[in-house]
Parts: sequence; structure tokens; C-alpha cells
Amino acid sequence: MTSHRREFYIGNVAKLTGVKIETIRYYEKAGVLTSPARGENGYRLYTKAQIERLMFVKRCRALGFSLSQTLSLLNLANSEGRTCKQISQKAEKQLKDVRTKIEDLRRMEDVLAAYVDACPRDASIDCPIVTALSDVPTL
Amino acid sequence: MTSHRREFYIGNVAKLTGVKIETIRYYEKAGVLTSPARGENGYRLYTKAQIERLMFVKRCRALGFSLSQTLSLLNLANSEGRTCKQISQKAEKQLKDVRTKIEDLRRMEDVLAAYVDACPRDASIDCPIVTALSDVPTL
DNA sequence: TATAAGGCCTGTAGTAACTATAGGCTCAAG
DNA sequence: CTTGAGCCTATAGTTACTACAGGCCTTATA
Repeated sequence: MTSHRREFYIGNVAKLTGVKIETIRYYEKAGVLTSPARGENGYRLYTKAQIERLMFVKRCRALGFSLSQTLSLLNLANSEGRTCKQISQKAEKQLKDVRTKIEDLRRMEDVLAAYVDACPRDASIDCPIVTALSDVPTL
Repeated sequence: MTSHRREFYIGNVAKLTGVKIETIRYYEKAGVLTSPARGENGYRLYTKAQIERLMFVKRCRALGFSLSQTLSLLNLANSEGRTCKQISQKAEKQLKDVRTKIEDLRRMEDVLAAYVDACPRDASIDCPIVTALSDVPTL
């Protein structure tokens, strides 16, 4: 054992990356992280490269990529002949998906805001929000 | 059997409301819909009131309310002394939650757009997106 | 009359991405 | 030597569905 430690227990990795221990193990089982080496006690031993991979995953997740998209991005990023175009296409697709979600939420926001706006928000019994939610078009 | 049918089979309800049969049954099991009467053959028989309740649920879901929030809204809407204020508070909370989600997605959008923008999107090997995702601050 | 199709039934399992718990081993400190 | 922290595995729970599997019942067609 040298003075320069190059392998980390999972608890250390969790602290370094801000990803919970259970989540790290889950990522391994889900196949987005490669299985680390094990010490004689059976504990997982992470290398710096594996911790970097975990950070990559964390950032992808923060951008809304699914785990399978993340894995495919990782594989692409680590593949020999991959190009910028391939990578940017995935990013563009994700950007499009995010924008679609924003639009959906915007519509919800508009309706909700209109409801709240139309409501006296006092002790009235007759609530326009309930009316709007209950209204049946034609039955 | 009169000429005026006032009870509907689940398939009809699904068509009328646009909610899938399995989903309707799921809502019943989940407790947001009351269990309908059964015909002699064991088939569910829905009344108009139950179909209206289902529409209420459908609209709540479309606004992003969870099933338990939807149930609590339903109970509130159907309770005797409920006020506009109580209803609008739930709507306002949901509006706030929706806006928070929009903000989160906006941040993702900004980062993704910046990544795509920074990328030459051609046959280059050195991709700034990968670099950004891989970059480890201090390890 | 046989049978095939379609609608309904129940119950279970699968989905995504974790989170939490149970039961048990190891390791360092007092 | 015991206590507590940290690690291990395996399983179940979460949300809101969706998709079978296996099996009634009824009706339409050959």
C-alpha cells in the first residue's frame, strides 16, 4: 500500500460525487456502471476512472437523460470512431424532449392560473374551479 | 329494461371519457373511483354520476395532480362545508409545483442548448459536450 | 348446432429509477 | 471484547399505469 490511494470504498465515492450509496449500487446492477473490483473483504473498490464515469452519469441524469440514454451516451462517448455529430444528435433530441415537457407544463400552468384567477378564494361555497373540473361536455 | 339506459358497461365508459378500461379499473382499485354496482353477469355498471367523477379525475390528472391529490380534491369538492379558499389553495399549490418543474426543465434546456451550441456537430472527434459531461472538478 | 369473436372478469407481473429495510459480515476503537 | 460504523446481498415498496394469462358469458355466423 503506497501513500497514494487510488481505490475508494463506496462510502467515499458517495461523498465525492454526491450520489447515494444505494443509487451507486443500483447503477451497477442496472448496467450503467461497470462492476468494480472487490477487496479481500468483498467491498467494492472504485478507481478514479469509475468515479468519473459516475459523475458523467450524474450529469446526464441532471439533464433529464434516462438511464438507457445515459448508457448509450456513455458507450458512444467511449467508442473509437464516434463523432461530434453523433453526440450532438443525442443532445438535440434530449433538448427537444425537454422543450416538449416544458410546453406541456406551460399548458397546465395556464389552465391552473386561470382557475385560480377565476376563483374568489374566500369562504364561498360555489367554486368555479370545482365547476370547471366537474363539467361534463355531453353525456 | 327501459328505452332510457342509465347504466353503462366499462367499455362504454372508456369510449365516453377517453380513459382506458384498465385505467378505470385501476382507479377503482386505487380508491379514487367508487366501486360501481354489478350486473347479474358480474359486469360493472356505471351511473352518470360515476362517469362524471371519472371525468373529474381525468382533468385533475391532465393538470398534473397526483392520484392522492386528486382524491383529496374530490373529497373536498364533495364535502358539505367546503369553501373556495380550500379548493384554490390546492390549485395554487399545484400551480407552484408546476412552475417549479418548469424552472427545473428550463435550466436543463439552457445547459443542453449551450452544449449543442458549443458543438461543431460535424465529424470532429473532440466533442465539447463529452468534455463537459466528463469533466471532473477536483478528485 | 358448433364455434369463433368480442367484451367482460380476476390476478399477477412488468415499467423507471430509485429508496428503504432486513439480516448479516467486517473492521477499527475504546 | 464489545460497540458502532460501514459494507454486503436480496427483497419489497413507490407512482400510475400497461400488459398479459386464463377464464366466463353472450352473440353472430357458418
